[in-house]
Amino acid sequence: MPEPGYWLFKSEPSAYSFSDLMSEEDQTAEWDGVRNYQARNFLRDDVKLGDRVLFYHSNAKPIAVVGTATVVREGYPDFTAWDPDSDHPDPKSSPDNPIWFMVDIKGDAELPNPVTLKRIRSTPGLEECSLFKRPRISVHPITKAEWDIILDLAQREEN
DNA sequence: GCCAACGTTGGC
DNA sequence: GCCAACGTTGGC
Repeated sequence: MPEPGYWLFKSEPSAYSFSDLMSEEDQTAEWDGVRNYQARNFLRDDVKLGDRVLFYHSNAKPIAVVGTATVVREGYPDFTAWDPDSDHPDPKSSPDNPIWFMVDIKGDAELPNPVTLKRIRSTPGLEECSLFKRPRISVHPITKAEWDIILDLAQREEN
C-alpha cells in the first residue's frame, strides 16, 4: 500500500452529521452533493481508496473536527445531480456527461474530544491549513503532519 | 441573523 | 473575456 492521502471534509451537521455517518449500515455513505469545481476536482482526481478523512462540522456548535473516516470508493459520477428530486439537482449534468463526482467514505471513530476551529487556529503547525487559505470549499487536502497534530489534540481536552 | 469573502452567472 | 450582480458559505 502506498502512503494514504489526508483530507478534511466539511459538513453541516444539520444536513449530515458524523453520527449520521456512524448510524449508516456499515458506517458507509456516498459523499454526494458537492457542487463546487475545486472540491469536485479533488473528489474526481485526487481522493484515493484508503485515504484518511477528518470529518468537520461547519455552522455548528461546536465548529470542530469530530471524527475520522476512510475512503472506501474512489471518485465516480454523482448521480444525484441528474435526479430532479434529489437535494442537489443540476440539470446540466447527465449520465453521458457527468459534471459532479463523489466518493464513498466509511466512518472510523469519533474523536475523544472534538478539535475546535478556535483550537486549530491557535495551534502551532496548523497555521498553513488549507482551511484558512480557501475558506469556502468543502474538501481540503491536509498534510500528514497536520493530521497527526489534530489527532494528538483530540486526545487532550481543550483548556 | 448578519455579513464578508468568494464563486458563479450572464449581459455586453 | 470583462466585470457587475447575484448567490452561497460559513464564522461570528
